[in-house]
Amino acid sequence: MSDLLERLRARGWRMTSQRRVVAEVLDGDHVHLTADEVHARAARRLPEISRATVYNALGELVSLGEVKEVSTDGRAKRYDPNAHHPHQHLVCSACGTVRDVHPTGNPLADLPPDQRFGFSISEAEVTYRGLCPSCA
Amino acid sequence: MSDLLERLRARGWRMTSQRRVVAEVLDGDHVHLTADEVHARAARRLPEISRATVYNALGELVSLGEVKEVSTDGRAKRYDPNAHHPHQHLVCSACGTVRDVHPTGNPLADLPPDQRFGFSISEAEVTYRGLCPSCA
DNA sequence: ATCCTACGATGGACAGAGTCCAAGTCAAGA
DNA sequence: TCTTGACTTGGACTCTGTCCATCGTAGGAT
Repeated sequence: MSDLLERLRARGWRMTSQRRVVAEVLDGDHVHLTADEVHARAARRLPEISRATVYNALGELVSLGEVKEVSTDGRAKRYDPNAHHPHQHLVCSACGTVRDVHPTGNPLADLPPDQRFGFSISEAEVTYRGLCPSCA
Repeated sequence: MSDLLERLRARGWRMTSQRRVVAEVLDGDHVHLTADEVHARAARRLPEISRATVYNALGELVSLGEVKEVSTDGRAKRYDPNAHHPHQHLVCSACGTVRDVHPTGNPLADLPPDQRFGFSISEAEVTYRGLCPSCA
């Protein structure tokens, strides 16, 4: 699944060294980094990359639908590159670790029309919370 | 359902004028205010109430289980006093409005054991997103 | 009814996450 | 190679929330 760079190039995303490292840092499954973590990892390879650039790149990847923003707690948003494979999240209430999970069932189907209040609903996000083995 | 004050008093919550207005502002169903909104409304009745006090009171109401914290977007947390009636949320992606909804089905039951990764899961939170009638 | 004191309120400083902007730099097409 | 519009930079700024020393007061004791 490491063709994120390919896809971006194919879609005409102007490639700069900064954007490349951000995309490389995010590439892969089960990655749930905060913007600051992305910045830290990118800076290991490109020491002068600025926070603003990381935020810009992340924002664009989200707009392009290549990365999903997940706000699991009230803290920093996390960026999930696994956007093409629908899944939900399991979050440790203590340490904040995030795991991708695949529940059975379709939560969207569980919301009857009379509970939609005229909204045009586009997605259902499920967050499971609990303690991970190390925090329990 | 406006016995929040009663319950708090019964539980020995020290009652001050500040705490009273915060509780009164939050009382009721279908209330999803941010801390700043709570502060603004409280200040209409008690002009000199400080932000810190509002945050303190909200934090305690959450600890007491009388109010639930909801982070629907990456922005400010919202406080939901409807904590005794399990429900999920429907959020407008444009204006941020929140509605309580009651889906059928039980998302907790939808997560098979092999998808729990040793976590002791305590809750499942479902957030439906879409455009509300006014924003569509 | 008054006094005491521990608990609560205050506001200002601080911190974390994220946005904005003017000026400088560079990818990529001509 | 040149040109230019798009990208990057860093610092200032905003928003949300926390912390802390000091002051005030709810509510039990007298």
